[in-house]
Amino acid sequence: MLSGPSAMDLSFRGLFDPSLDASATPIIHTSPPEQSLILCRPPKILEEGEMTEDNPEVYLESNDLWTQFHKYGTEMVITKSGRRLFPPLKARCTGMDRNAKYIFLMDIVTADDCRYKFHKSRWMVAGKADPEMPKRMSIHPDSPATGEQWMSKVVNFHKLKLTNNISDKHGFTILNSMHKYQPRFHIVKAHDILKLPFSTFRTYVFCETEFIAVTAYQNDKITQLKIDNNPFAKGFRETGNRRREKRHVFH
Amino acid sequence: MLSGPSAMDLSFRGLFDPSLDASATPIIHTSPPEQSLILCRPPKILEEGEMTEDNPEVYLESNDLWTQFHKYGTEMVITKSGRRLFPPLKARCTGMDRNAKYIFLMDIVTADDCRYKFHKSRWMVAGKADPEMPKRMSIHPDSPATGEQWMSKVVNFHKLKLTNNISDKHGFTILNSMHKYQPRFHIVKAHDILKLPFSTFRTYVFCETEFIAVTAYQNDKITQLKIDNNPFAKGFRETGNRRREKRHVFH
DNA sequence: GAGCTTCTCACCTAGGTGATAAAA
DNA sequence: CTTTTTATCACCTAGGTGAGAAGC
Repeated sequence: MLSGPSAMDLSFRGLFDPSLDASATPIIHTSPPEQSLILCRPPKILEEGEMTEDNPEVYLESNDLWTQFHKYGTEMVITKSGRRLFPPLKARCTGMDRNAKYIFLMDIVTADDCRYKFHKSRWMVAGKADPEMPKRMSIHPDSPATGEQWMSKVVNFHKLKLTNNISDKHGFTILNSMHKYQPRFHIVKAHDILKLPFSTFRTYVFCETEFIAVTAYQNDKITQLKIDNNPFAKGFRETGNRRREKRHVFH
Repeated sequence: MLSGPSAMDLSFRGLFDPSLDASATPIIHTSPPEQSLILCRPPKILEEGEMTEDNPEVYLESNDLWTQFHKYGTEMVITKSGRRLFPPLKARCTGMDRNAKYIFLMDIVTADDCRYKFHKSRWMVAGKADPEMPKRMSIHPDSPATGEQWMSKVVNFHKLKLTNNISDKHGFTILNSMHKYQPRFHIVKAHDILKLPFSTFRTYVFCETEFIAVTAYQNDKITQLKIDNNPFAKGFRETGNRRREKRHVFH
């Protein structure tokens, strides 16, 4: 039967941590997954009846856009107040047991142990990586849900935000500027979030989502791709109505 | 132990109904609560150490504003696309067992069996009530959570929307225009949403939140209170910058 | 007419963009 | 000096308001 809650349960779940903003993605702190299945390939079109049960596969949504960024070296801005990723991290699933329950998670881990600098229009290694903050695991808020439910929609982690503020209390993912990172998806077959630490993770990695964290964009090609594709940056497009009148000079 | 999901479980929970908009408040359909505790009184200030365990009390947040509206006869606009309530339905809790888990719910039920009309600046009975759609029960999305977690914050149902569209697929609450309704809060001590239909409800009713559903405001006093207090209506305040230039005439 | 509903509008709130200047 | 970070801005997206015209 379900046992009563304990301090351990709650700190693990992180779902109701009162120090966190209610609108933030629920978070947990986990040990590394016990078992990993690494995938990095283009989506496969499924034939009718090809669906196999309990062999979950994950496809990166809009991977063509991710690939355009990856070609130049994707950069993600991190700010004190938190910044979303662009392109957004979205996944589609197949191969789940339609009736079983799964928990969908993601995290962002260091891609290597280097510090980088952008020099002469190129990213170059600039020494050993700085110490990292403990990484957070983000549970998709719809978790747990059945395979049927996960497979019927695009799984979107748009609420996840990046920050360089090591004292962040919003539950954002804390990264080091000028360091390279790799987002990952995880699927756990589990009825209950409390059972997560004792469950087997399947991990899905898409190389084209690798990025370098920056406090200001370094590569103009990346800036232009962001402006051209992010709806919130429409004001900076050539076709936009942006008035380029003289700017107010700060004190 | 936790049993596998069934069609019955899922239709009851409604949490992952794919026909519903993902951003809408999760809904369930329930039978009437087995047991009700009716409360309607001003908030009480708790002394240190006065907290008793597992005797949950609920207080209406900003009940002074609700009372201002109630004095004139609160009206809530209902539209096809869905309209929020104003003032917002917010609650504070005390007296919960800090370590036990609770589910927080609300619904809106008919206040009487009358149809109303606004005639000569007064609400008057205008016959028997029309047939009602089955009422939805809204689970607060943080459910289930511990007493500690519920008591540490204001519980807000701002995502709930009202509609007169009987074919609504967003999970909004469907009401009849010109009929009187009463919102209610419910607290259930339960670890698991699946156990809800077999659990005992405590129900909390605040008379000052009673309202008549309308498609357009009838009482100018209510309109003015909405304009003066709802931030989204700031454009209609006298102090606002609203240009009252000539209006476009629709074809 | 009179009563009620629907649609579009200007005007807001709320918050996600890169540019830019200034600070570190 | 160079490099990186921070704060503020105009400009967007997204969506919640009542007003008012039009529809029923």
